[in-house]
Formats: sequence, structure tokens, C-alpha cells
Amino acid sequence: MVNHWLMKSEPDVYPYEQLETEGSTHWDGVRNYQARNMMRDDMKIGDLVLYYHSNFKPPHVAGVARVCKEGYPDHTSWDSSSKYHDPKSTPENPRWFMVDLEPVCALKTTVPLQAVRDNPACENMLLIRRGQRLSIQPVELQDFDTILSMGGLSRSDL
DNA sequence: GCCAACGTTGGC
DNA sequence: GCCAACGTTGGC
Repeated sequence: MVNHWLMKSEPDVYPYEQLETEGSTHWDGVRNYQARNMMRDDMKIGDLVLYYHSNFKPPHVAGVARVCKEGYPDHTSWDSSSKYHDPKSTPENPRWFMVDLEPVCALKTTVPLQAVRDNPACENMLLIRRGQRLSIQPVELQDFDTILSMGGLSRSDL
């Protein structure tokens, strides 16, 4: 069973276009337990991901990605030269996990956050819930399809 | 730049 | 276990 997610990335750091250029990436640097648990325990190969650009004007969903490697230790956590270094994480006892993503396709038209807010069909999405800051969120199937269609795509385009 | 909301840390 | 202080996220 394929699950659906939304993952936030700052386009200044790693935009969707770069994922397309590079072909895949490991989602390192997540240092939040809830997000870690989802990557470690719940995200499976083939799961589909809405790729969201945060800290951008306007913030928006840019594309669709797919999980191509399931949760494994985030090696940047024990790399003392990394900005994501966590002295409490070691190769023997890793504290942080990541998944790998590959690109599926860019939306034909990006979907701004305000458009999600304005669409009553999206009213239950975590993305627009007050105070919601999680950088990885589960997305219901129907919400995923709604965003896809707002972005000018349908399932058969994936 | 501001600030609301939330998460983490650490003293007690 | 409580909670104040602090740090981060991320929209505006």
C-alpha cells in the first residue's frame, strides 16, 4: 500500500529542480523526533511525496517525489564537520534517520500555500493547520490527488 | 524583521 | 515531573 507525504525543503538549500538534476538525494539533516520516526518506521519504497518549498515567496508545492530507499541512519549526525552534527549520535547507536527520494515530476503549475488554504477540499490538511511546523507530514490520498489536480496533473501523469 | 507556536534543555 | 528559558520554524 502506497502512502502519501509532504516534505518541506527550502529552495535556497535544496529545490525540487536540484532533485531532478541529481536524480536522487538523501534527506539528511532532519532533527525532529516525530519526523525521524516517520522516516525510520513509516515511509516505504514507492511512497509518493509532495515536495514543498518553504521559506519562499510564496511558499508552494513544487513537485512530486518518490521514496526510493527506506529509513537508515543519517551519517551527517556523527560527522563533526557537518552542520547537522549531533554528539549524541554514533554509528553504533544512531539517533537520526533519513530516507532517499527520487523525482517523479514537477507540477505543471506550482500550488501556492494560499491556494491550499482557499480550497475547501484541503481544509483538513496538516499543512494549513495552525502552528503546524513539521517538516514531514502524512497526506491523505484524496488531499494528495487534490493538490495534484491543482497543479495541473493527474495520477496517470505520475 | 516580527512573532506565534512548538520543541528541547536543564535546574530543581 | 515541572516549568522557565531558550532555540527553531516558517508565514507574513
